[in-house]
Amino acid sequence: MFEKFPEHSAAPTFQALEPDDLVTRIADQVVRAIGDGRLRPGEKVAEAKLARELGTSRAPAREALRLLESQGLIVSHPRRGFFVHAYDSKEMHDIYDLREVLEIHAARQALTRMTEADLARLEAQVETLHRLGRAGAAQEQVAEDYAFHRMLCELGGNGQILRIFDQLATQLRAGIAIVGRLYDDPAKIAATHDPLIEAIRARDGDRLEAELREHLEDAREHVVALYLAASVA
Amino acid sequence: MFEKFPEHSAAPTFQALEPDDLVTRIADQVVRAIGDGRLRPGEKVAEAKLARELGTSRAPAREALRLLESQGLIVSHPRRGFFVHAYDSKEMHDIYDLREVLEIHAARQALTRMTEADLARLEAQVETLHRLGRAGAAQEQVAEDYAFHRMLCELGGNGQILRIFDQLATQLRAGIAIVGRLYDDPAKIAATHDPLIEAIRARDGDRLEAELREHLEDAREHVVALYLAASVA
DNA sequence: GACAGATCAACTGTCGACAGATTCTTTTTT
DNA sequence: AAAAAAGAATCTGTCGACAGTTGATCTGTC
Repeated sequence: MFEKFPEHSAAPTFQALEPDDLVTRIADQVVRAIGDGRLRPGEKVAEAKLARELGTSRAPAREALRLLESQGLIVSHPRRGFFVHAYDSKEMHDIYDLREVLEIHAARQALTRMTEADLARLEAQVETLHRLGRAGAAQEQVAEDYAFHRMLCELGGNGQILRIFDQLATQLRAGIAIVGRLYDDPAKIAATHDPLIEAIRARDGDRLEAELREHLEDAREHVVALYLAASVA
Repeated sequence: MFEKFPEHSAAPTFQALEPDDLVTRIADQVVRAIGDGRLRPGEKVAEAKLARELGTSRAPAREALRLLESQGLIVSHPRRGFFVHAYDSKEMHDIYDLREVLEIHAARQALTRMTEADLARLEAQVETLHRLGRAGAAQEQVAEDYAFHRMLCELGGNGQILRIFDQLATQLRAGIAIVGRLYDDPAKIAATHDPLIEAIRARDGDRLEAELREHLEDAREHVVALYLAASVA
């Protein structure tokens, strides 16, 4: 196993995987690696090396990278390879602008289609956020926070918007992980979801839009500032 | 970031051939085949067969199909292969809803950033539409129509929105080709762009939004109705 | 000591191959 | 004749290989 790695090669960044449905898991590994800093923005991700370290062939590795490219997290230059997308300030803002437009639209649509059961699910989700906040479980909270917003998009009923949201989420997931400090105060994060639930419960579209906009602007500021700080460091 | 041609420099006479052109060209062939009916919605597109017919190996064929999948035109089922996405009425509406949200947002942004030169380019583009309309060149007009709307998105300045627009465009391109009859009256199509230009010239965001909404609703109705008719037939 | 060119290892784009899965066809059973 | 079973053909997921590039390193020059 190890004789495959010549003396001079760097320590492997990745852990080996077992076959079948490799692409998704490879992509996941890469996202994770970007999230926890093993891969830094702008860094090259050679498919050959990636495959070698994961113990697969290049085909699924390449496919995984293309998948992430389609989601914007990776960029490729023909014959030069794949690189972790190094977002600049403007690009981060673009992502959040887009997210705002999509999520607000979806949320307003959701208001008109939502059942009591849907509302209950949303409320339960926010309750989960509070619970994790009290427990100080920042990482789990990130995942559940994402789940809440995705649920909102899903209730909007537009499959294409959900599709795009998921693409953005991949980019955001990596970005947020990079700036893990964003979730300094998990309890507070949970609390920022309460006004959203109230506006939804009141079925007040304008209020929901305003609250959501504020909520997302907050997130945007934190993520952009911290991401750029982390990039420079 | 990719190198872009400076905004105001003349368009190059020849488009540089990317070294890994195979994938793009294969994808293009597939889009075209869907557009002109050689591949019908729901039909299987076997990568092995595709590669064989195009005289390439499976690797680039598979990559092209994955590319189209990321744009929503193709769907895949693990171990079963790739299929032409058979849009139902709701999905068509979803696409147009999304397009409306994105394009209106981009257009409003564009108003605040646009230079006189940009406006002139838009006007020239509409003039081109009229010219092609008078000439009855429906196919070219489709392309230039798309170019106009893309330009609008580009002027909005949000790279992510442009990225998504391009994804949608692939789906629309196939859909519109399928319902080629949409462009029955090219002269009329060109004329529907005039109110947009006027609103832009007046820098009137609300008016632009209203006109754009109407413009897109029109397009939506035609495309949805004709696409479904073509699907059943 | 900086720099243009030569040298070389590593990588990308593409290909053909193989095992196991899936679909299509034919045969058998009820 | 419809349903079930068996068999043949085709396809997908994955792999390793090769040629031509690219980026890095080394070399010799001004």
